[in-house]
Amino acid sequence: MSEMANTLMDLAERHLRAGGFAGFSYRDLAAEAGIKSASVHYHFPTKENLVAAVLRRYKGRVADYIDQLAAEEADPVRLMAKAFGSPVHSKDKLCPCISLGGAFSDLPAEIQGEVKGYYEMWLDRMEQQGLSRGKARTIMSMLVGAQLLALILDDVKAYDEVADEVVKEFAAVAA
Amino acid sequence: MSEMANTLMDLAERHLRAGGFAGFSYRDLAAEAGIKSASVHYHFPTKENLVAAVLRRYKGRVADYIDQLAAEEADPVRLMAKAFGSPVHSKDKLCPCISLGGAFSDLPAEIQGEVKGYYEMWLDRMEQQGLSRGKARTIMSMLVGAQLLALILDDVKAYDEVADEVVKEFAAVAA
DNA sequence: GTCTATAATTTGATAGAC
DNA sequence: GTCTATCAAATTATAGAC
Repeated sequence: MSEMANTLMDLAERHLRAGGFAGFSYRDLAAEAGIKSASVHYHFPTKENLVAAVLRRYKGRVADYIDQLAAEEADPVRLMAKAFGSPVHSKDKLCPCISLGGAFSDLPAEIQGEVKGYYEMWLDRMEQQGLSRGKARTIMSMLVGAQLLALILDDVKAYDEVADEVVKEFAAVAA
Repeated sequence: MSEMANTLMDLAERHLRAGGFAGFSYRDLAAEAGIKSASVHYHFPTKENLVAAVLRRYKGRVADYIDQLAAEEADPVRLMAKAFGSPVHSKDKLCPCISLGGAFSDLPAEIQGEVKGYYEMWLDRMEQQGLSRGKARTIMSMLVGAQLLALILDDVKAYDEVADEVVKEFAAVAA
């Protein structure tokens, strides 16, 4: 993976988190990377390719982060509360799978698959950590909704309060 | 409000729920309504006007529905669990304020205000029903997230299970 | 790998006839 | 109120030179 390809993915990810699939153009990326839009097509033939690549990279990163946390945090509920919110605190930015989710039904099939795959990765990992799939889904709902509402209501700490509530209500042993 | 204006708002709302602000064009609406796109501009000068009008109408409808339910359902938690999920069961459709939320940061300011206003209306109403604002926000997070995940994971009953969980965990008296 | 140039399409919006 | 006609801009994408 070339350095420019990585730069373009970084830029695309930032836009995805703010405006979803329709929230940026190849010309936007090109201008920000200091090249021309035709050169972006050299690295990623289509926008669908690019976004799918960004999501695969993102999923891999989060999966690695989960594995890393799992080594020190035995309780999957605390793990979720901690790891799922990490995108929030870069302010104004959603998890790309939440911003894309808003227009899910109109998304290209490959992108839909990547978004769905991200949440399934979470459920699989948490099940593997001993959490029931139903509980994991309930907690994930809470954290997804909290991330979206924190942005809309312009209140980052609202996310943290919900994350605390998650631990209080669902963790095996209270704080 | 003319009949055509209402038809256009119906069509726009359907598109908004599937693809957000960028999920449809004036030509799409025109074709579906059997008129030309220039005529759509007669009813709604700009797309921003149209979407803002759709959201105002939507908020009013939901507010009325809340008031109606409040007459029979004293427990605000049960009320939320019941009313917030109503858009889900028309399958493939999100609450428009969720689908728009995905691209929130890139939305025109007026639309951002309408989306934010919708959630504040909910919080205000629930506070008025005796629920603390913090609890209402936690529950709303859960229901928002559940609605999004039900669509992405293609599992409508997953929403109902989370809604049941909401009642179990937060309602004053268990079912 | 990056460029210029351009194709083909779509978009939101306006002017003016009827 | 709806139409035809059109504009100006933006979009994804490709061909071919360097």
